[in-house]
Amino acid sequence: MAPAEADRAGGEPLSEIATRYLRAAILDGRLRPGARLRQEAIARELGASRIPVREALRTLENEGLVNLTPRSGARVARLDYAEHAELYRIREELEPLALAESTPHLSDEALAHLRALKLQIERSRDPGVWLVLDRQFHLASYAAAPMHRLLKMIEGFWNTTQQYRRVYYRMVAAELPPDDPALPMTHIDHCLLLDALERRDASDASRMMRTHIRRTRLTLAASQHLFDE
Amino acid sequence: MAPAEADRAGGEPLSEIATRYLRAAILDGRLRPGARLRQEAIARELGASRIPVREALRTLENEGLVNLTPRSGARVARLDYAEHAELYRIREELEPLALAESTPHLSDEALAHLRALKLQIERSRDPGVWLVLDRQFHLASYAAAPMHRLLKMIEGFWNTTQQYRRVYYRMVAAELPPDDPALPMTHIDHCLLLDALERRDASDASRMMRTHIRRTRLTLAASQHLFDE
DNA sequence: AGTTCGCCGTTTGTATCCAAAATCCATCGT
DNA sequence: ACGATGGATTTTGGATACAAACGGCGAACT
Repeated sequence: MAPAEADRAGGEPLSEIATRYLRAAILDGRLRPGARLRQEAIARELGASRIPVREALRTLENEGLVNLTPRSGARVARLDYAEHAELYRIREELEPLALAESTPHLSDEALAHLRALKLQIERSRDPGVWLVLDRQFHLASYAAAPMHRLLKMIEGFWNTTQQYRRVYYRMVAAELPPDDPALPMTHIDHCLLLDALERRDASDASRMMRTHIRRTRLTLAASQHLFDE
Repeated sequence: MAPAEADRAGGEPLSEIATRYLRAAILDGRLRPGARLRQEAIARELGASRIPVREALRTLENEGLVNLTPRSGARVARLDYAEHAELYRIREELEPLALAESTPHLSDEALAHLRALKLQIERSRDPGVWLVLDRQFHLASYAAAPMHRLLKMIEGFWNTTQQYRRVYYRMVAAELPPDDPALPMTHIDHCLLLDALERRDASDASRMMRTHIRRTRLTLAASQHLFDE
């Protein structure tokens, strides 16, 4: 009944548990964009009072996952196309930087992990799994960069744009399984990226990353009509 | 006794008033980096309870102005040199983008305002005023960019790096008033920037902005020892 | 004398309670 | 039939109250 009750052991503040609980629910799609978040309901689900929930909502608002209107309530953030394009444009500047700074620090184990992830990604056909793995792959490729703020920001971008990727890849997987160029193209990008990383060629990897994100952004622009609802 | 009591009229949530109150106190230096923020004390200053204060602290934590340790308390964020360098590196990627996107949308009134600010900046000798004006100048130059998230992020960077600029310019103004190259160099950068904006040359302005920030970053690196305390 | 243990005051985290604003629904009017 | 309007209900914002954890100080021990 209280899904996060087990976590209560660690003396961790309820507000952080609530934050993780809600963030997970938003990211894996249980809470749809636009869905209203009633404090009392969430508090009951967690077996807590509204106070920690309110703080969680505020945290998530700052992360961009929730929109909080002063006396009206909280809703799962729904980004229109322009906002998504903006985020992709920002990512286009920051993720190449993260990758360039990460490349020289990537350990052999990290590279092996990336290779393993790439294989898993190519095999997986389930959109949900694909999403999780692709995210892991890219974030892992940045993780060695000694820029904690940058890494946190980038993770935030992946979170707020997750709904977009979900819609997009669900559609891709459902309607045009083997002959859509987007997915194979992504696989090629992954290969090139991994190759550059193994050669420790930071500027090459960085350039490819920029291209990869730009291509994705333009692909999204082409299917813009699908997201406006 | 309650400094923000007048604002209570607008039906604005106390938590937002508390946020603004604390943010202003941190930015103008009344609250020094590392200073402990006791919820009850702040609540008393505002004539409110701790609840809105807690939410304000959480917001400011996400903005990077406050460090919040779960059962220990909140402190004004103190960034070490590496973190500042990281933020400048990020700014180096994002502010040229903001400027490039802003340039074509700058109205004639906005340009006139920028010219006026530039003159004021060159005249002013008080470090506090200089800081405020320089900030206004740059943020105003970005303001026309149709990228709200980006603009908010950039404002956040200026906020979290404010303590650095304060220390730096106070020192410059106090110890080497007329013969330090940094300030005249900044003025030249402003001139070039304004010129590019008036020519509506986005890529030129963008390039200059990158150079401007990079130069600042390297200048800071040279006086790194001053900030380690 | 220095270090460690334990107690006490302080501060945080959370629950409960109250007032005010917003939402929703039914009613009324056109 | 459709839209506006009013009140009842829900829901949020905030205050107060209480329990638990942290931090500092003194005392005892090595």
